[in-house]
Amino acid sequence: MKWTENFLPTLKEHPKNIEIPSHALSIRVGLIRQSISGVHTYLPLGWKICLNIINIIREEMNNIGAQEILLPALSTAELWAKTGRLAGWGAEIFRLKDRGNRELCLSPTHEEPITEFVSKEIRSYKELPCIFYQIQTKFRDEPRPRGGVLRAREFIMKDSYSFDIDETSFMESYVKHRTAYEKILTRCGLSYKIVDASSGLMGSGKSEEFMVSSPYGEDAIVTCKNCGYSANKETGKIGEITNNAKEQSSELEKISTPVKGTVDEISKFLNVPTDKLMKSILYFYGSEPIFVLLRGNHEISMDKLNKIKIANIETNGSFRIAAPNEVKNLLNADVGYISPVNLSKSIKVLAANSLKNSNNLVTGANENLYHFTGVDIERDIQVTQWADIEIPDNGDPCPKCNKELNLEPVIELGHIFDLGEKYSTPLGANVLDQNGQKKSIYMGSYGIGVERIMAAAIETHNDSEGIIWPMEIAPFKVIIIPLNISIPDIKATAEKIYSELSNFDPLFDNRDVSAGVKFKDANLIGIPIQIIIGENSLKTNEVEIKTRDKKINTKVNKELVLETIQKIYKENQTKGY
RNA sequence: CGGGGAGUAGCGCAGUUGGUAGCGCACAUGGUUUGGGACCAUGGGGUCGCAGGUUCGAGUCCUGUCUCCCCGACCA
Repeated sequence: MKWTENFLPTLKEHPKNIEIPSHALSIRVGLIRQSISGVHTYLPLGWKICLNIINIIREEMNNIGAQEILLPALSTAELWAKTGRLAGWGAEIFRLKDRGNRELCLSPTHEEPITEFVSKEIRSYKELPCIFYQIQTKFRDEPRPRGGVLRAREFIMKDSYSFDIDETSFMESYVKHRTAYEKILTRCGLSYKIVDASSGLMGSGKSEEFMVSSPYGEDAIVTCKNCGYSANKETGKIGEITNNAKEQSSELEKISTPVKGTVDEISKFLNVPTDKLMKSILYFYGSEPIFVLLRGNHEISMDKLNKIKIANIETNGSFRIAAPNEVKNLLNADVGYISPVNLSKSIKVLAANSLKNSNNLVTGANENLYHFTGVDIERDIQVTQWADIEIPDNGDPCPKCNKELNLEPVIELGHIFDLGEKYSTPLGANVLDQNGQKKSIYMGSYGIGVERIMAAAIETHNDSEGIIWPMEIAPFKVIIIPLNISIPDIKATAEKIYSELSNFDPLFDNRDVSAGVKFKDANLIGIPIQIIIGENSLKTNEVEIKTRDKKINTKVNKELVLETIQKIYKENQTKGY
């Protein structure tokens, strides 16, 4: 491709209001332009990269015997109501009405449409197992889109769905996907971690996420350097904390705390570490109030909390945090000054395991601007139930080896789910088994984000000058840079090399601009191999070959360019498997 | 949804007490250049986000509204 015949708008300046490096580079290089918040146009170069990623995904999906289809983006709201996810997605699902006033929505994912399709088409166990996949635009009305394509409202996802007769067979489909995803990310030049995750709204059972480490990630994982334990922060466990009661218990004492009742303020005011504070959060479990107790440095995992069943309370509802006025009405104190200590009312208490045996804690005194010190949880609080409900903090003990855990921000690129019969049962996706018995299909679903792979690749492969593309997803493999196109010898040599290299999809920078512009742009765009043709080296019939990662910088005879490039290309192809 | 910030040329920005809307880059033409974002000359390009209001006069003051960015969001 010749530069002058293509739309490659590079920007010299850092775009306004953009903070995340991959986002800024995507704009400067001319990959994307924002249309509205969380919605983007892909320019030729950006789309070329997406297509490279899509091709890798398609190859690996086809390799595991998955069949590509295309489901509609539009579906009826009624379909989503059948599985309860219309309410589950809430405001995040885009909804609209057709001219007949029928309620429609834009699919945020496709478990419902695919299950409905399969329920109509598949009848016998003999047609199983099967895997369908599609590469399609998803719509999610995110509350806060962020970082360009990192968290968008309209984005491209490869989603696949497996259909098996039972769990044993499902596990084979699951492992196939897991392996395919490893190959995909490796070929895209990414180093990733696979962590246990929360299936949230999607699944019913186990799920795993494919994460790439990045300070700009939306998500976070806990990892143990010692034994390799890793999990999403929402599901990550904490080992037993054994030194909670290392001090002598002091007397319970009510003290004045004339500051805001937040953990940070109280910790600063009393000069006690946050892990000696006890957060008391009032929730409603169904209609019954429950105190939830955490160490001050911990945050609650709603994911864990919603899996807790409180003994002797019947409810089909879940946990809901009490509104500030509900707290005030019930306890006569504001949020920040409440606790189950010395409470006249009888309210059940759910306490985090990490508080076991703790003493000399600080917590609210159920009176505004007062706290208790010297709280001994075993002595002063009647705990109804102990549970694992918190997000681990940096330095907490690993659940496997008791060494320190690390909390690390990551970009989520893929997520694979064990769905069980969550969708097949309500939507009637059944087959007859060998005995002629009707059986719900055992399903799995598997998603991987195309643009997020692009963003993560930029995020992990860039320097101060621009992007350094991994070979397989690079928009061009080679860029040919004639320094002064008006010198006939340079021009002729460049054109000859351009035609020799046609198999490498080279970009020919045939602009009549100064050398500096070409160097800057080549480094910004990040094409892996640069061929520089200038007067100096041509005197000895040579051209320069550099790689963008700076590992190679050499001169070769102009007749040997093709074989040199072939060699470099081969060595830089991903050696993932 | 709560808090903070911003909308002026394609991009990045300036615009004082209210008084003819500017700079750099980019773009067009001509010329000189050509190994790390060249130079000279000339030129085109704006309902100052939108709608009201105050005023002889509004980019500037007031009101409303839209959009975008950042932080936070059942975490006491």
